Amino acid sequence: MIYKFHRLKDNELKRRILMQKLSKTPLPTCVQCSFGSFCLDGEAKISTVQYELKKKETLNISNEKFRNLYIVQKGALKSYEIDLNGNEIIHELFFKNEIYGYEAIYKGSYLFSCAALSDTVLCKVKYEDFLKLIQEHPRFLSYSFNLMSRQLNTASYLKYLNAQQKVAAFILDVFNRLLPDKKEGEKLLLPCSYQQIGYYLRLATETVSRILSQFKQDGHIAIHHKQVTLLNANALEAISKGF
Amino acid sequence: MIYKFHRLKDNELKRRILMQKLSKTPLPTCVQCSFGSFCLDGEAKISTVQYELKKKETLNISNEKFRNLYIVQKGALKSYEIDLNGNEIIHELFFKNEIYGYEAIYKGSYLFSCAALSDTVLCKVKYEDFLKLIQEHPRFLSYSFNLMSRQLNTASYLKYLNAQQKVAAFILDVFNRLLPDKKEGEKLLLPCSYQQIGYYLRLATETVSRILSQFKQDGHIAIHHKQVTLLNANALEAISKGF
DNA sequence: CGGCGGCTTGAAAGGCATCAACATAAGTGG
DNA sequence: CCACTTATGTTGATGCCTTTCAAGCCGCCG
Repeated sequence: MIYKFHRLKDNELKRRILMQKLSKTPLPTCVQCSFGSFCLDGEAKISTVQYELKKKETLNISNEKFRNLYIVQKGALKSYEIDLNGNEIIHELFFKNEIYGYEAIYKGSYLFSCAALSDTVLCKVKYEDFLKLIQEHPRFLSYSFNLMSRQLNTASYLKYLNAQQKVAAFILDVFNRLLPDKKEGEKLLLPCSYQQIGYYLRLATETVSRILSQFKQDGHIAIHHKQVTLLNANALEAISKGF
Repeated sequence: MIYKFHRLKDNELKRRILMQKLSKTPLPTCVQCSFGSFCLDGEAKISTVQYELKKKETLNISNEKFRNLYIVQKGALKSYEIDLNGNEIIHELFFKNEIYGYEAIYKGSYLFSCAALSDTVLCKVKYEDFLKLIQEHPRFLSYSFNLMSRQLNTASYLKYLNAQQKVAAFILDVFNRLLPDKKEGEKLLLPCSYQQIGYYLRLATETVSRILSQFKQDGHIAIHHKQVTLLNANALEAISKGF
C-alpha cells in the first residue's frame, strides 16, 4: 500500500497536486515510473507527492534546506542559476526517470533553482524515506547507485570539448536519454530552445545555430523547427570524439 | 574482525601490497581512513587490499570490468585518458578519503586509466562488499551518498568558467579538499605540475603560468616552486565568481 | 494581422592556444 | 658531488575559435 499525502496549500511549490489522498490505485505515471516497482511494492510506507509543473514554471527551492528528492516522471527539468552578470547558467537537465536533488545532499541545501522545460510531472520523495526504501529493498540500493553514477558521467563532456564536439555530443546524449532503445532514423523534439541549449553547453545561441545548420547540411541530421531526425549517429559520434 | 586478503602475484596491479594477511592490528592508514570506523567495526566481513603506488605509477584498469572501488588513503590520483590526437585529458582528481570508481558503476567498466600524482596508498574494496557494508551500517549509507553527492559538485566549475576563474576556483578547491579546516595563510604543495593542472582545467600550460603569476603579483597568493600560500581567499573567491 | 520571441547569417572583437625561445629546476650517471 | 640531460616554468608574438554586435527572417500566438 502506498501512502500519498498532500497539503492543499503547499507553500513550497504552490502547484497543482495530481495525487489524490491515500490513493490505492496507482497513477499512470507511477506505473511507468522506474521507481514504481519499489514504491508500489508492499512493505515500504513512503509518502510521496506528485506535482505538475507547466512549461517555464519553476521549483523555487534555491537556498532551501535539502529534504527531498524529485523524480521526473514526465517532461524535463533544468537546474540553473543566474550569475552576477545576469547570465543564465544551466547546470543540469533532468529527463524522465532521472532524479533531481542528489547534488544537494552534500551541501545540505539546494543551490540552484529548477524550471520545467515542458509540461512536467514530478514525484517528491523525502530523502529519509528514500533511505528507508533502500534499507528495505537491497536491489534498490544498487539501482540508486547506478543512477547517481550515471549522473557523474552526464555532461562531463562539457568540460573538455569544443563547440562542434559539444553540440554533437549533446544531440547524442539527448537521444540516448530520451530514446534509450532506438537511435538512428528516429525523430525527437528538442526539449528546449537553441538559447537554452547554449546556456547548457556554454555556447552562444548563434554558435549552436551555425553548428546545427552545418550538421544538417552535412546530412548528419534532419531538422525542422525542433524536430530532429538522427540520420548518421556514427558521424556525430566521430565528431564528438574529435574525428 | 577484519579480513584482509592478498594475492602475492596480482595481475591487476603488480604493486607492492602493504597489507599483511589477516592482520588484526589495523594499519595506520586504516585508522586515519574515513572508512576505518566502518571497516574496523565488528560485524562486517570485508576483504580489502591495500596498494602503494609510487609517483607516476598507473592503475591499468581502463576497459576492465567494474568490480572494485578504490579509497585514497594517502596521496593523490588522477583519472585520465589520451584522446585521438594524443592529448591528455584529466577527468578527475582524487585526494585523501575520496573514492575512485563511482563513475564506473553505471557503465559496468572503467573507462579511464588512473595514475598517482605522488606516492599514494589505495585501499581496494569489492563493490559487492561495499554494498554489503552499507546494508549492515545504515549510517554508512548516508555517508556514501554524501561522498557521491560531493563528487557530483566537484569540478563542475570546469564547465562554465573562463581561464582566470578556473585557476582561482582550482586553487580554492585544492585547499578545501586537502586542508578542509584551515584556509587563509596556509601553505600547500601543489599536487601536480602546471602542465597537469592545465590538462585538468583544459588550459594551456602557459595560460596557467600567466594567471598564477598574475595572482602572485596581485598579492592573492604567494608561490615558490610549488609551495602555494593562500593570502587572500576572498579575492580568489570573487574572481572565481566573476567579480 | 501585428508583435514578439526564436532562429539565421555576416562582420568585428577578444580570449585563449599555439609556436618559439629562453630560463630554471629536477633528475641522472659518472 | 659535479656535469650533463631532461623536464618544467616564463614570456612574447601570432593566429584561430568562439563571442559579441547587428540586422533581417520566420513562425507562433494573441
